[in-house]
Amino acid sequence: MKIGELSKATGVSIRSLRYYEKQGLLAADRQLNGYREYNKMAIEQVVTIQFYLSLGLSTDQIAGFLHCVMKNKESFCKEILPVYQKKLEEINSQIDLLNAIKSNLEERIASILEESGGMLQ
Amino acid sequence: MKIGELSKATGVSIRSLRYYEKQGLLAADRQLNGYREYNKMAIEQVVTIQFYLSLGLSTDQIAGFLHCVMKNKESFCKEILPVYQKKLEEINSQIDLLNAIKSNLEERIASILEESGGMLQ
DNA sequence: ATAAACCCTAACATCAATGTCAGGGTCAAT
DNA sequence: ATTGACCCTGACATTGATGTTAGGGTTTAT
Repeated sequence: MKIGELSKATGVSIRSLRYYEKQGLLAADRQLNGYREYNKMAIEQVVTIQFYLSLGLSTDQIAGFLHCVMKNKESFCKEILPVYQKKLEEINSQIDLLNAIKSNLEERIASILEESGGMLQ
Repeated sequence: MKIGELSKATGVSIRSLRYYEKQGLLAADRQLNGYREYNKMAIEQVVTIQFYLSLGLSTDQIAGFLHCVMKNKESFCKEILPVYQKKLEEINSQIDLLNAIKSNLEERIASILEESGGMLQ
């Protein structure tokens, strides 16, 4: 499978596939002409990469356990739990911050709507 | 007041003060030698800029209403309400996304802890 | 053999506020 | 007059996944 086919099969841009390779996430054989040649497992692997990226993990973090999770259940890969836990803490911090900002915005919006009363057309 | 004094008075770096000027947020007179000269209102203005930045607004957005809010109550500045409302929508989207990721992470963490059971030391 | 559709590498661009460095004036106190 | 502490502008760096372009080789079908 050439890179264009893998791109179409996964919906991931050629640019991103090459980037994943450089980040050590996705290996490819080379044909004699230099073209990348992917086996059919590559599709599943790219989908997996995209999934972990959608959890907000970095390519660096994913590289730390991808090889393991492609061959085993997650619970078998001891590297993954601390990554998940660290990410969960980050997410919680971010949610807290966003909620604080949200409250602040809501208060200020309410205040504006009250004070301007009927003045707004 | 020179830029170093303003920086110390507000805790904002000199670099940032110059950046705010370039973004049209903070004006300064110039002494004959080219040094920036700030009046005492600048301190309040920088604090105000920092506050709006902490709400996640961009310098561009802040520039759209800062002049007004430095002289009036927020409710007087009609430019500010749509900015707040747009930002609130963004924040809500981000919170929703983070909550979805959080649920996903929590499920996967729970699953790992269950399945590995007593296997982890 | 030529054109369209592929593939390759390398490199710059994105976003946005801030850090940092280079190269060079200015001012104050000794 | 020299030193240290200021100030100036301009420009590159940061972050990280992805877009885009340039310049060039390959393959396939006509």
